[in-house]
Order: sequence, then structure tokens, then C-alpha cells
Amino acid sequence: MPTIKDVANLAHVSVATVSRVINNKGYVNEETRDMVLHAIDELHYIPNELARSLFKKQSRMIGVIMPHMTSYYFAELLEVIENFTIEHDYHIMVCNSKDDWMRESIFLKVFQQYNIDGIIIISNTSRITDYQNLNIPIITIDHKLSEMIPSVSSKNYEGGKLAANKLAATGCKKILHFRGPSVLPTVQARSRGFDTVLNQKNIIYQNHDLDFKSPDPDAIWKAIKENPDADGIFCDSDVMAIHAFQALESINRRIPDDVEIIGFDNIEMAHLFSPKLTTISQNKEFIGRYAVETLLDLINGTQPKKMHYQVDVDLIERETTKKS
Amino acid sequence: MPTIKDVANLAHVSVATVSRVINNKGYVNEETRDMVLHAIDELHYIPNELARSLFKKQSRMIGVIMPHMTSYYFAELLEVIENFTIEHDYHIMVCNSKDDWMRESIFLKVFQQYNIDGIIIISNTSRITDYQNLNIPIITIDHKLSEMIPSVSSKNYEGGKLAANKLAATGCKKILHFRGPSVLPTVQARSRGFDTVLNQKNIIYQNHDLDFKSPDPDAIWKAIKENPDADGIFCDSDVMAIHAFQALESINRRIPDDVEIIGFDNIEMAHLFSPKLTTISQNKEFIGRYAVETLLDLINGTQPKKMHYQVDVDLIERETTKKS
DNA sequence: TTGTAGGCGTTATCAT
DNA sequence: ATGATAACGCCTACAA
Repeated sequence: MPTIKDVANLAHVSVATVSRVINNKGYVNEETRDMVLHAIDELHYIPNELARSLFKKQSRMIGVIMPHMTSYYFAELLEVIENFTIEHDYHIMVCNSKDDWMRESIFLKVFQQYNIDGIIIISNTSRITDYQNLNIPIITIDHKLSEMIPSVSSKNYEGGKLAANKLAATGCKKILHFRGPSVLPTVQARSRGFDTVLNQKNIIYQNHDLDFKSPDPDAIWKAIKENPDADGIFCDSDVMAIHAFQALESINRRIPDDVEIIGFDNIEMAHLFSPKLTTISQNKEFIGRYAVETLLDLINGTQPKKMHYQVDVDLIERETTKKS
Repeated sequence: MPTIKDVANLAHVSVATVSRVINNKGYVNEETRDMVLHAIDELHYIPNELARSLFKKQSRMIGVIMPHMTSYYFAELLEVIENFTIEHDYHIMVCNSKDDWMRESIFLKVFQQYNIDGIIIISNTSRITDYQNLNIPIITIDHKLSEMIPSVSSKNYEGGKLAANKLAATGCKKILHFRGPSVLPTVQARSRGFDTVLNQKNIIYQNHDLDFKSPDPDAIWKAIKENPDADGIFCDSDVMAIHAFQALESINRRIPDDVEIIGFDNIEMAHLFSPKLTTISQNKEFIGRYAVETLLDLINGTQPKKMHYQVDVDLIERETTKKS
């Protein structure tokens, strides 16, 4: 690997001059610039980012912590994040926390070691401990770490309301809500929205807590069999909805005539099924972009206008609900 | 951020001594070690990895290039890769090539800039150009870049044979093969295995090329409708299989009685459908681990025993094929 | 307009 | 057993 010194030698100038041309900074004669450029070209010189980072105390790297990478929602988020970081000439170091805060805090250390410029945390667990005395900008997706740390997430409360209103409008009398772990703020928000509407309208409902990563199919089957009079189902993820689907089919209940289903996320698979799944869509594209751009602003010293941004969700009506 | 110098000052020793204790290298008195450790603790000192990397010319970072991140197969691969790199105290910089070799070659430059220690490339396009004069160890997944660059992939040829044999054994007379782009080596291998068996047994088959990332549903529907006599379907991905599924259902063909289906990959969703999908399973866990460990060997100077490792595939018989 | 030199935080080679 | 000190590759006052 050629260094800036090699270039300087070949171009018969000092390293300072070379540095000026590669950074387009300070005065430099057109002719000498050409010579330098020529030398750079000839040697296939690429500036060493580590040396640069060491000096500038910033690395053009963004750390990303995710609870896992194999669920579609997270994978798409990651894709969007990578997209926009690259666009701004940043790169991402990706870490899988597995929802384990021990791992998380190790990653935080690693990020410091590498002079990471900013951190995006997608997480469920919300431990505030280590984040406080970390002087690296952070933005979180899908949960609030503290009032002081900016976040972005879907309007989960609205999502819950949207689903409840739809189900109510089509005449459901008894609804099953298969939700995520109720300790999660996102789940709580959805539930609150959902319950509020249903209580208002005096519609009966039941909540069942399930794991997001791999919801237990048996629990879903059991709940469905035990409630043959249920005529509406709301799931906190599309994957849960697919499970509900299978259970319903196995006992010959027609969808949406006997039972309606609404999912959450709008993953790609959602419209591969037949009947196609009605679902609450999360705008992952927007969330990812907002996270990256806000973080970059933070890195450059400008505070976000909104500390906790809430992104609109949409009810995507497909074939598992009746027309209202 | 405290530096090694701060620690040295606080412990009343030289930076050299501090360096010795944090690296467990060279002689250092027990008492002074304690003092240093104490100082480290008090200052919450973490060694700066960039400075280290600069000196050692290695960064403990692995670069990962993937064609995209939202398909389940790739996402799971990434998860496994992250898992094992972390286990060996390495970290990953992830880049999305979008199957674009221009982007790929930019990433290669970036990797050099960061003194990345090794590269894992999951890719379809195989351009050898830039890789040659790159003196960073590389391993590729799912395709051979050149004879000299180690790779790992599934036994795609065997996978094709497995599917063909199963379909033949259950009495299929006319088979549709929905495959990936036939320019891809993986697809070619599967086709060769598949065709070989079928030709031998004089079974009729048709190939249809589709995109992996988002296979055109209409093409699948069209092929299925135009071939009402087809009684077997082999798909190069489970997602394609799901599409075939829907098409078949829409024209009231029973699975597996009228038509059998075999997919490829064994993604998590594959057993969420009913009937559950029979498929050729790729051992992503093994592939990912092998890639990481072989790359680490390469980094440490030991050549792999096998230049191009082929991983076993399995036929997972579920409900979309008849018992044979 | 250009060059000199010190420093970013570590490690490793010398002496001592 | 410990301490100076010269790298690693780059950037930026400051001087010229």
C-alpha cells in the first residue's frame, strides 16, 4: 500500500501539499496539483482512513445494534440504513445484540474503541445505564431510551386504533389480540390504542402475549380453538397472523367471512398468501432514512426539531377483512 | 476519552509499561501491574483500536458484501457470520452491493482504506477484475471468483438431483422448473443436476428463468396455466414455490395429489404454510461458520485444505410431495 | 504557494 | 523490570 509519502516523493512535493490536494483544502498551484494527481493515479494511492480517523477523532463509521437480523422488518430496516449511510459516505458496523444487554454494552465499548461517529440502536430492552456517559450521538428506533436521546418509531397507538376501528366497523363482536411481549413499549402503545376503541364500543377482546422472534404456534391454536365465537383477530406481527391463518383453516373457519384477520408490519410475504393479508403497514423506508439523517445531523452538531418522532402507519386493506 | 498517557501518568509509570499490561506482553512486576490496572479502572480507559490498527496494519474488522439483505437466506447468513466474527473478537462492516459491480469495487476500496483484515463476498456477479491485486484475504459464498480464491457453497448439483429423484420416484410425468437467472453458476449447477436425472428417466420438463429477489408472479401463473398437465414443480427458491402454490390453488389443483412442489433454501416461512413446503435445505449455519473460520485461517496465514468447499444439502420432505 | 514539524494513540525496539 | 523513543499514515499550524 503506497502512503502519502510515496506520492509526495514521486510528485517531488511535500506531504503537506499532497494532503492539500486530496482534501481540496488550502492553496495549491494548478500545475503542482496536476503532478500530485498524476502521482496518485500512478501509484493507485488511497488515503488510509484509519490514520485519518485517528487524527480527526472520527471514523465515518456508524454503529448499528439490532436485536436480531432474520426477521423481515429488521432486515429491511438494515437495508435502508445501509443505503443512506453509504449515500453520505459513512459505513456501518453491525452488531447483533440478541436482546441481551450485556452484549449491547460490550458493543458500546467497541464503538468507542473504533471512534464510531454515531450509533443507531434498534432494541426492545431499554437499559439506560451505559448510554449516559457515552459522548457519541445516538438515535434509537422503536423505543425511547430516555427523554434526552432522540428516537423514531411508528405511531403504534394509532396502529392499534386503526385495527380496532376496522374490525368494529365490519361488525366484529369478539376479538382476539395476539400481541408481542407486553413489557415492550411498542406493544403497550398498540394495545392502548386498540383497547381504547374497543372499550368505547363495548366490544369484547382478549389479549395473548407472544414472542416476536418465534411466536409459539400452539398458543395461537389453543386460543383460537378455545374461542370458537371469536370473529376478529388482530396480530402484532404478520408472522403471527400467518399462524392464526393456519389454525383457522385447520378448523374450517372461513376468512374473512367467519373470522377477520389484521396483521402488523406489512412484510413482503403478507401479500403472497391467499387470501392476501390485511395489515397495518410500518413505513420502514421512512424510519430508516429518518434515523440516519437525524443521526448525521446530530453528529454535525444540530439537534433534531422533534426529540421523539412518530411515523404514520397505514391500514392496508386486502383480503382478510370485510369491506366496511 | 482517556489515553494510555493518562493512565501512565496516574499510575506513575511509562506508557510502555501500560501497553505491556493491557497486552499481557513482556515482563511487568505484579505490583506495578496492579497500579496500572487500578488506574485503568479509575479512568475507565479503553484502548483506542484505531491507533492500534494503524500500527499493526490490521483492524480486526471483516468486510461483508452482500447482494441484498432482505431475503431470508442472506439475512440468516449475515446473522451467522456476525455471530462467529464476534466470537473471535472481530467486527463486521456490512455493504450492500445491490448486485452492482461498480458498488462492489467501491467497497473494495473502502475496505482497503480501513485496513480491513478480510472480506466475505456473497455475490452473484463474478467479476474478477479488482480482486486480483488486492492483498486482503477473501472468501466467497455461493460462487467462485477464481480458482485461487477460496469459496464455499451448497452442493447445488446434488440439490437438483435430489429434487428430480424425488419427483421421479413419486411418478411425475411432466415437470416445471422455476429457476433463478440461468447466468448464475448456482442456478446452472442445480439445473444440471436436475436435468441429468430427468433426461435419464425420460421425464419431460420445462425451465423458466426468474429473478431471485422478486420473481414475477405473472410468469409463474402463466406457465402453470399453460401447462395443465404438469404434475410436478421444482423451484429454485421457497418464495417462488409459494407463488406456484397460489397459482395452483387459484385453479383448484390439489397439492400434492394433482401437483407436487419442491422448493429450495428451507426458509423459516417454508413450514408456516399449509400444506407445509417440501424443500431442499441449504445449511446456512454451516456455510456461514465455514466462511468465517476459513477467512480467519487465511488471515493468520494458513491455507484452507479445500479451495472450494461444497456443503451438503438435504431434502426436507413435508406436505407438498407424495410419499415415495 | 509550499515545506517543516508536531501530534493523533498505540506498539515495539532498544537501552538502562 | 522499566523507560525513552521511533514508527504507523495522516493532518494542520506555522514558517518561509
